[in-house]
Amino acid sequence: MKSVLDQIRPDNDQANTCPIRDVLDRIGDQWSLLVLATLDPGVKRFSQLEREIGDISKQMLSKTLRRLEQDGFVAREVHAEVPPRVEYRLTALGRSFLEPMRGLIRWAEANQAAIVAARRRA
Amino acid sequence: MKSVLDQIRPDNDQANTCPIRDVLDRIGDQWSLLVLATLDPGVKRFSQLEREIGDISKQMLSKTLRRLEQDGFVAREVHAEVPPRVEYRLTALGRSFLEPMRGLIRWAEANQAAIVAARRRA
DNA sequence: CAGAATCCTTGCCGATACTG
DNA sequence: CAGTATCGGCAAGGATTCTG
Repeated sequence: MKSVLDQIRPDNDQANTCPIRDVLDRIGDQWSLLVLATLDPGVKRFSQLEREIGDISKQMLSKTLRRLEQDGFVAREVHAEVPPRVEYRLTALGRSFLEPMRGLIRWAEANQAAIVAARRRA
Repeated sequence: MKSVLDQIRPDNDQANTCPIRDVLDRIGDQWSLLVLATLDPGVKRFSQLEREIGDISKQMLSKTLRRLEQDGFVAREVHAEVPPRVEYRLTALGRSFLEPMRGLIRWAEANQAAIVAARRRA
């Protein structure tokens, strides 16, 4: 069985970036995962995302969405109307990503108490 | 089935932090996951970690280790010798965390090509 | 060897204002 | 409504130095 390490090291070879670090860099930021999760139930408009997330700025929401779109996690659909309406939805890739995430989420829920306890001990 | 959203929103209630965001904030940084992975095979000394990771600075390795220790992912053992020898190893909590991570790693490996392709299209 | 302390650069990100 | 453009504060993190 391959160790976790082999798959995470940044420079196994020179120019090829590590897939996991690549993915984590997208997901590890402050908002990406939250946006993906907010889109999980279905289609949402820009301002709807803004409202539901609450504490995200327009700029970060915009940037986050564009990067998620670029990476193929989210699809963007512009309706030629006035006022403009833009809808966002998860792609198949985006939905498939949330699958393994649920495992991590379950772990986090199950073990947060242990982490908080450890933190308090220290 | 609970949606992913319910478990990720930062403010379901007032003062309680979201477990997933809490965990991701630890793991999402530049080094934590890499350090955990490097410790996966077994016990390692400080300079050994430094060498194996390669592009981490002393300061960041130290900070990362202390935080991982605080949160109960890593155990630190000091041997009273000259020169000093300090060993780090994963705790049970740390090892258990790597379990769900493997799912994410597998996903990243399986789908990085799709992400790169999407990126190139954009 | 294992780290703590210091300095300094970089870029993330929030707030705000502006546009089609 | 759905963004982009600009400014600025602040914190992450690299390089280096110092110590037990």
